[in-house]
Amino acid sequence: MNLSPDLQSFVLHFGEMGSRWGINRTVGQMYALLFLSEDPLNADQISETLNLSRSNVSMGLKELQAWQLVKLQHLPGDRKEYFSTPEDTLDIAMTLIQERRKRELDPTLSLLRDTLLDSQETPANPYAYNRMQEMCELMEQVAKWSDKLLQMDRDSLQKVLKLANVTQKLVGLKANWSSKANANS
Amino acid sequence: MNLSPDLQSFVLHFGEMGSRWGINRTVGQMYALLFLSEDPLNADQISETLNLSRSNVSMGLKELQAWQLVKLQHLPGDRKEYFSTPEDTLDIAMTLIQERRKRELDPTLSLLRDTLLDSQETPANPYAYNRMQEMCELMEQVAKWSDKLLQMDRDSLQKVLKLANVTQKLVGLKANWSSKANANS
DNA sequence: TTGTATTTTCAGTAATTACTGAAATTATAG
DNA sequence: CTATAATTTCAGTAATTACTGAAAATACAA
Repeated sequence: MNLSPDLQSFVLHFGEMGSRWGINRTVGQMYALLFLSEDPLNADQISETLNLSRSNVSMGLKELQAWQLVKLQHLPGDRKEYFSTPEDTLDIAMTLIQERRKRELDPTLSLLRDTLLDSQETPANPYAYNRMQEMCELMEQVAKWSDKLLQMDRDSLQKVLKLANVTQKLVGLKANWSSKANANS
Repeated sequence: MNLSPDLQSFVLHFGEMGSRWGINRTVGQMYALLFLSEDPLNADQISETLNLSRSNVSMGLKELQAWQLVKLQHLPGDRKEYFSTPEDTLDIAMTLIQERRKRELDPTLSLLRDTLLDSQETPANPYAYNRMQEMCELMEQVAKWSDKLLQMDRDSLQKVLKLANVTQKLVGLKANWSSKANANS
């Protein structure tokens, strides 16, 4: 299969960005290719189009599956495995949030909780423990936020995104309403 | 300088997480150490505490400065450079959002805009271009969202975070309010 | 079953990234 | 200025990560 220059550069760009996104170059390319492809692709097609070894494609697809970023399907009358990305880009974004939270937030949150629990009484280094406490609280809040996001249905999400500018006004309202309860910090 | 077991494991954990966060192990450790330290530290102290070469610390501090995650200061009567992290964890979180957006979103957004602009008329592969269009729109919305976040003052941010559970209700309200205007898509 | 198509594993190697020590540069006190 | 303290640079090396091809495992049609 052959890619037009525009698609080619999109695929290559995703490859380069891959490392920043926590996947490697070839996995990034593979994802981009699948994202742009109307029809599901099998490993050989990917391997051929991107000039990657078949085994590399196999490993890359495993990783994309671990990220839940691609789905596997079989085409009637063909025993090869075919892969595709969700049609709805919002779904993709939600998966990304979920998976990145799992990889980038949860392990640290878990360590912090354990550390802070095990040291209930006044610790040797109050400053450091207070610091960890603050980080823990912030991460808990972010985690709670992302839980809420992930629970939302598609339409609510669309609205949260589209009405970003409104949020600020709503927060302003809230500020008036709860200004007395927040005189601490 | 010597770290207690808890602080030690926090520092080591940050080191391991570093690679997932787009920094390397030693930079992660350096950041953790600075985060937990009440007083600013100089490069020699970091180097000694973490058993890293002085040159490695120098490079690491440069990277942390590029991320705007540490600030440099001089102590009176000492010509060494001292580094510390912001006291407010919310500030830190905002910086992180800003810097990650710059590194992980903006380059792709820019490529997509250019590609889509250069191909105004109906392209050879309508599906792929439509796909890019969708990704571009989503990324624009996320970018706009993060702009709004970054413009907010500290207190509003606190509220946005703390009232995550309320947001859903507000969206529900919005849904009623604008349900007729959103019959598209 | 058996044979064949397909995928996966994995040891070896290539490529990339991280780290170090020595030398060069910069900053500043005297 | 000069001397010294401090930081940075960078070439060389170490460590890690990515990739390949061959062999093993799996899936499935006949």
